[in-house]
Amino acid sequence: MVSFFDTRRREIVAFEPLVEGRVSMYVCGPTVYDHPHVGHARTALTFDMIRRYLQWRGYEVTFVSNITDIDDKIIHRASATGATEPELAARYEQAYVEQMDRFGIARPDHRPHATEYVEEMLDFVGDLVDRGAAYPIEGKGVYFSVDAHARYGDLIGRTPDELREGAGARVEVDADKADPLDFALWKAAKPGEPAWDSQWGPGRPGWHIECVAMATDLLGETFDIHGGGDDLAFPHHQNEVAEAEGADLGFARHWIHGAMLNVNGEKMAKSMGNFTTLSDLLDACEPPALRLLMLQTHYRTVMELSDDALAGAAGALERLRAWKRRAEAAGLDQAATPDPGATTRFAAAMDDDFATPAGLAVVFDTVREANAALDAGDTGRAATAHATVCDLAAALGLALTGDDRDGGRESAAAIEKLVAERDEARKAKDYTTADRIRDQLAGQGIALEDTPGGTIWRNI
RNA sequence: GCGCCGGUGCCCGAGCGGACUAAGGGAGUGGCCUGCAAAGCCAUGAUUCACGGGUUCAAAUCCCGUCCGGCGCUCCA
Repeated sequence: MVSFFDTRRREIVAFEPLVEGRVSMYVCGPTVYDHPHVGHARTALTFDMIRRYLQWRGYEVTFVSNITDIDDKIIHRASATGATEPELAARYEQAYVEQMDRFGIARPDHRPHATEYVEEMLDFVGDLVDRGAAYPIEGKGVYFSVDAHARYGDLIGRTPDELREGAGARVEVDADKADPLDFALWKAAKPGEPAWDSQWGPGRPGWHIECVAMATDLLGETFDIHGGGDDLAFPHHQNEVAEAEGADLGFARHWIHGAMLNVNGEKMAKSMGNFTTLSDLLDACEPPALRLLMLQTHYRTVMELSDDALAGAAGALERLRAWKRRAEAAGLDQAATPDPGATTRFAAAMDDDFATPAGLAVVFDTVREANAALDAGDTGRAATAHATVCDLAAALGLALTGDDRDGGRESAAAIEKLVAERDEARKAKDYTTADRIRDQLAGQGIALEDTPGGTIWRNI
């Protein structure tokens, strides 16, 4: 049975979906005010991995991930660059979608935009006001009253009093609020800002209400899993809980948070000069290598991104691909079925809080067994191992087909011709010619591997 | 300042009281295979898990303290 760490319960829980065989998930997407960075990729990967695993496990998954396309940051950025807010948001949303596609993140079943849900949000705010869980402040907007939510803070294991002590430690508290913990549901617009009409005057929705409106609209008042980056647990997710429960919605049954990522030992931030856009990183490495690197770290552990780590993952990916090439050259039985023992070990690892490092270990153990089997001429065992590797790699979303970079080198036909010439030379024991051809290809970034099934070439 | 989470071999990174003789990957070294390579296989690699105490028959795993890093209390994936 699938089990995972539920942030709110603060323990590993056995997962039973609301509806047998089906899972509903909502994952907070980005606020589109800048290019997506590597951190976005890690969080997206975490939930992509969970989604794919649940599917592999036989669940039908409905996956929703939003785009926050109206927010203070977008407003500030737009005014700084001269673009309108919708233009800016559209531009960066496109960048986000492109890079996630490139990274191999499956698209969500629904990708709602906050600006499409303003009506629903206003209804929601009105409902909270009617229930006495929220109050307007003239000229500022509408605020949620944390008093109405006794469990406030439970998502990060703190009490309201503890949180009040900390409030104001780093930012000045608005004196108009009834409680320093109260937060905006609706923000009154300042002159020149984008605004929607409401009974409290022109304004825009608060961040937290957006996700509540979109999630419950698409998944229902109660759904299985709400995910997001660890940094969103407080205040964003906590405030979502307060709002939803303030309106008597069941809301998320489970909360999952993905850990952050450091670059070369430091938090990634523009101020530290180590801000790495996903686009730049994906230019510099192969997407599956980055995926493999991330899967080698448990999703709840802060991970390290460094050139060394990336190079290591590239090597690991190459090991997997080398097996795939070898298996194809050997013409192994494509109809073989995966080894139940390995599959069971993989599932046991993944069922335990999505332990991808342990799951990957099963994959690599299987590759070793596959190679050994082929070395020993046991094609039956090799075919079974191969089917296992393919099945598990697919479950993890790892693409093992060779990279198809094509830039500036000879066409495949020309390469094959040279390889054939070299094979002739080798047959004639003319190793000088054979080695000359191999060196020539190496100069073009082509490496050769001689196998019993023939010579294989690949990009290096 | 307050709270939470970490510090494991050359690097990344699992493990979180007893089959740890510390998974897996990368890099290194030796061997086998190969015309030579590449790929692969085998072997090798931390007597030790930041440091100092403590609990226990037993600790990388639990407790206390110190140092270091991250996150949250502010917008953040």
